[in-house]
Amino acid sequence: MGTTQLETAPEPKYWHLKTVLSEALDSEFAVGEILPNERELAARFGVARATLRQALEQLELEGRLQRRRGVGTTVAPPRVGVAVDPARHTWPGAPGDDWQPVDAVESSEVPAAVARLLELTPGERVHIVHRSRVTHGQPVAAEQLYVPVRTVPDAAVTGTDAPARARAVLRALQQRELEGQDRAVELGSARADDARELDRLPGAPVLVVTTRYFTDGRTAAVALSTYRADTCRLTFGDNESEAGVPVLAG
Amino acid sequence: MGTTQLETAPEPKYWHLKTVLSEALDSEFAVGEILPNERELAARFGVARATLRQALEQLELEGRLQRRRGVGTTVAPPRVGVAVDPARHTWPGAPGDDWQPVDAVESSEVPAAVARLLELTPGERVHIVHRSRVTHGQPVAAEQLYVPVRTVPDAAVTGTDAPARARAVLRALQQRELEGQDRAVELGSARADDARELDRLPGAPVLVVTTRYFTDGRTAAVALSTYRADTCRLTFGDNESEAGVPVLAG
DNA sequence: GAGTGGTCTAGACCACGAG
DNA sequence: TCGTGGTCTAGACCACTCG
Repeated sequence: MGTTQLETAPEPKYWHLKTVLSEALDSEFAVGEILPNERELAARFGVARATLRQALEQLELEGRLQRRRGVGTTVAPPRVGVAVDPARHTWPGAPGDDWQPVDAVESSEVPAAVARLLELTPGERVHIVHRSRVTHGQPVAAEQLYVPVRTVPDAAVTGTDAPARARAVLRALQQRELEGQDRAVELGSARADDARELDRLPGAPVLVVTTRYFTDGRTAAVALSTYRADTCRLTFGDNESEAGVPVLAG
Repeated sequence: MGTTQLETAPEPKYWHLKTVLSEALDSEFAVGEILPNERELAARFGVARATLRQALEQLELEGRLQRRRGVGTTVAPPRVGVAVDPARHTWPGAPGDDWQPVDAVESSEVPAAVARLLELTPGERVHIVHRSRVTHGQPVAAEQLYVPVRTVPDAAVTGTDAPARARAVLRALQQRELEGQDRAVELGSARADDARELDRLPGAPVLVVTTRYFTDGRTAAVALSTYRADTCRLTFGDNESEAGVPVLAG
């Protein structure tokens, strides 16, 4: 028996919903405006709340919406262009970069991937400098910078409070010659602590930028920078002046 | 009846599940190995299938798993490093780039964001060159390259079959002087056609790279390259030799 | 045809933010 | 306290792949 194909599209409901909502966002809503709540939207479109949420999740992933527990769903502003390549061949913490030193600790517990990049011997100690990046008043990224003690000795780290210690490590770095950098970008999900700092829930999608800094032919430091994927567009440019215009993805 | 609160953390179940699975993947599974199916995994962990799926989705987002309808869930290989900056200051299609020309059409229907970048007048026509990128036998990216007819006149496009037309546009581009490039990376979700080409479902997470090519002080072409976010790590480097070692995100 | 992941439903309760 | 989004359940059916 033919399944009475009432020429329904093989298109999933949530996909169609997403399209409809996306067009509504373009034409009927202003940035910052608050949408009806999920239960009402689901009723209005005649779908289960879970299905509606699947559409909202995609739109949030694309940076069109912003959802906050206890508050509601709002129309997101265009993504912010964030320069990841501000000035080539400078150490982190060089004058004029957009990062704020938060803390620095010494530890030998390092993610396996970082240990590999730094070619650490087991138990070798590193400074972990924690920095955060704020643009337009919003936190956009959190960073862990791993600097082996072999690169910057303990003695150089003399600060009393947390940010001072961080600045001390960065200052010590500046005095070495930087031979080059290396970057990679990949999709990840926010660790609990980064999520808190970025004002997101754990597991939120993030763009992870891995930067390697080279000195004396080997890796002197590695930075793991975690950017909010919903609000950020990472820019790499010859043309440092132009931030670029937002591009809608999806 | 109290659900026998066995001192459970305020941590969501799917989050805990993800951690447990992640560790199991590290220790008990080999790349390519197939996991038990979702219904069995859910039963084994004593959760609903939807909850289990939430954990699997995150692991897939992080590139740890690969799921295919009708087949199963397998352990994914480490992400492939894909050079996005292979040689600076070259036009697309320069000798040695990893893209394969697929087709070229002429059209005046262009995404609004692209029209803005190219400063197109309404109705202005462009060549849309479609290319695809394959690494290790797997499709990793699809690209639409938008070249205004003002940059490359129709007369230059003389091919008979589709790839030849694409190559003709690229060849015409090479003959202009390239003043600079500009790149941005953001998270998006795959359009239906790109998804098909990348062997993913529509809406799959992708990294969208927007490249602007400058000539005569203005934008001569714009490329929108869509990379599979689950399998790719985009690399930008001074050091073109080293592809970089995989970094686990999450 | 059997088995897989993908979609969808109709509920329930929880965690958080704001008044 | 109330309303929001976040989590979770226990089902059902569909679309796809493969033997």
